[in-house]
Amino acid sequence: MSLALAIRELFEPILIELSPDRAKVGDYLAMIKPTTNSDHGDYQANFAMALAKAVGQKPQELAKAIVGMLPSNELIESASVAGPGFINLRLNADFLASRVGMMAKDERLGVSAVANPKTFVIDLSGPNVAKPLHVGHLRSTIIGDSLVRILRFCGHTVISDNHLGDWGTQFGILIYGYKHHRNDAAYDADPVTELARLYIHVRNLAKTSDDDDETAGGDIMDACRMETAKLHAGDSENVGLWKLFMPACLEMLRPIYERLDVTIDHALGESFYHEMLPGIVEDLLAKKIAIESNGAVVVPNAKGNIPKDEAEAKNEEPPALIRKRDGAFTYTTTDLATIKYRAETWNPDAMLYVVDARQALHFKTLFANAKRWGYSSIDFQHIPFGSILGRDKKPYRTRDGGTVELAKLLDEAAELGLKKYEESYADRKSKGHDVPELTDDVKRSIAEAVGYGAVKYADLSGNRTTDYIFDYDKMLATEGNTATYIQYAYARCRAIFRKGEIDESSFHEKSPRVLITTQQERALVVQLLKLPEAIEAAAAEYHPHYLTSYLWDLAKSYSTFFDACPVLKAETDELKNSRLVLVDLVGRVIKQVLNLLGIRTVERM
RNA sequence: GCACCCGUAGCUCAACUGGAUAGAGCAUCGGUCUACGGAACCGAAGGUUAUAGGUUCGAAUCCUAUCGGGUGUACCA
Repeated sequence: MSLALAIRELFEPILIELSPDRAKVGDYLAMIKPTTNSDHGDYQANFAMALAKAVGQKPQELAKAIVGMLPSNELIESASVAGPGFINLRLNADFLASRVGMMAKDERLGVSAVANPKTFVIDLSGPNVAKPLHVGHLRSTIIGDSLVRILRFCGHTVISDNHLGDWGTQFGILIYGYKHHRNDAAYDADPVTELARLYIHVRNLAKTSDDDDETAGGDIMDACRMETAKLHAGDSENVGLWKLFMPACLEMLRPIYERLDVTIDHALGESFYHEMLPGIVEDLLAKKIAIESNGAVVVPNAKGNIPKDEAEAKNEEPPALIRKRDGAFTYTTTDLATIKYRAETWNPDAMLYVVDARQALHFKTLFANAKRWGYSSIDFQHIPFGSILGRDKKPYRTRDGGTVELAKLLDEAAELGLKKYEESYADRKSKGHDVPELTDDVKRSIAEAVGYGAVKYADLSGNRTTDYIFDYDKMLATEGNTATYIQYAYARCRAIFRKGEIDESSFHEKSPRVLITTQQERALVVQLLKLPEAIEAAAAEYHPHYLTSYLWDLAKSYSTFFDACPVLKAETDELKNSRLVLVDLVGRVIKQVLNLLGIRTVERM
């Protein structure tokens, strides 16, 4: 049980007694939260102002009366009224100590699983498989993976699905390239590299350096689209090539996911739904949800309108096109088929789409149409994030016109991680510390944990739904609010146990009593106890950055504690053991929460 | 044109969904000083939350208008 919940239980009977409207008690209780300013205590209750209005009293007097009504309890050391009627609560140190002791004994670190588990389907990553992954694919993959981990930890059933772009124009490009420009020797030697080369080569020939623009004109692009159309029509040569390319395309993706520690349950791409599309359109027509218009089949917009001409289309919310005039299907059709398949296969309570914010309108209409189609009980959520921009705030490009390849970014991150390690090693060695020589394997795993962690943390720590600036320095930062700082705090926890030659497992099951003797210990304990609230909030609002922010606060509290409170050289054995409990617990919390973010910890760095 | 998102310290971002003196990191300046790991700690400076009104006990947050930026607007996905 979280601290906030424990405090709310104290106030609930009082509010039920005082509030003229029983229904509002929940709202009032929700107004009990951690203080923003620690001078005001640990938690604050802000409901007195609102309640005073409802009962026609002066807020300050009411707040004082409520404080007077608090039953004697072991939680609250002092409750005082401040300002217009804030009730400031300072928690009892013995209570905090005993709570943190319970937390140390709990495998789940005091975080209880949800009472009513739900089933989620999470749509994430979704790259076009025919081309190398670039940094633009990072956010969906990383944020999505983190949400999968968080919701699972909370006890939900989560099915993750990688809706691969494996049936679009990009294959037309590959087929065109293969037919006209392939190097057989190169293909036989290494199909993955040759396909990547062909993709870029055709792109360059067509002079459409814009990686995400499949609509560009030009003869070559027209020819590519023709190949795509033949593929969709079942042309045996092109289908054969598609089947030939697919394994190589998937092979391009695999190492990236592996490096990122991302595992996705399913990879049901667009091609998987291809054969269902005619039936989807027929069904929507039969149910009179869709109608024919201008030779195409569309679902009218929310107002029931279909624009008559282009001028009107510019002013109206668009209808959803599900079959083009030429008979081809659109991504809306595929998305509807996907919803149907997922609903019938997994019967989920909610479907989350971790997709670029630019697709907000598409999802708005898609979800509305899915509900009209009969999936009204599913909680559809678009989890948007901004696109990547350069420092000039324009769509991100490198000098040669392409976007940065993800593999290169990860290489660089790991390289930097290694460099930082070598520096630290040399520095400590020169100062005469006893530093063990690590094997190259261990060094590499440290470098990767630090490097990839930095990249992931940079993406997870913001709440930006609008665009964000891609910046190598920021992505690879190792100071301040970064994964490195938190990993370092973890390594320092572990170092204490190593140095003291103490088996930390003895501090799990039967942990010694925690003593709170300094303000640094107290602050650290309060921060540790906020873990359940942080995880619950992150899960409820699909915001991994609540966890980075929690970890940052925790690591800061720990660093301050570390500096001020000797552990192995504590004044008494009792105090030493108490601090060891805290050090061990901080380490476990960091490890667990970083894991929910998909970031590794290392014993040394 | 219409719709959506956004505008917070020099820069990058928070602010627990309406709470107190708007917080962090980077950069800048100053201090700790040889260690249970300095990839650290402590501190200073930096703000009319784009602007103008409104709503109320209380607004970065809600409403209106204006200015500025971004994105999307049926036959690419």
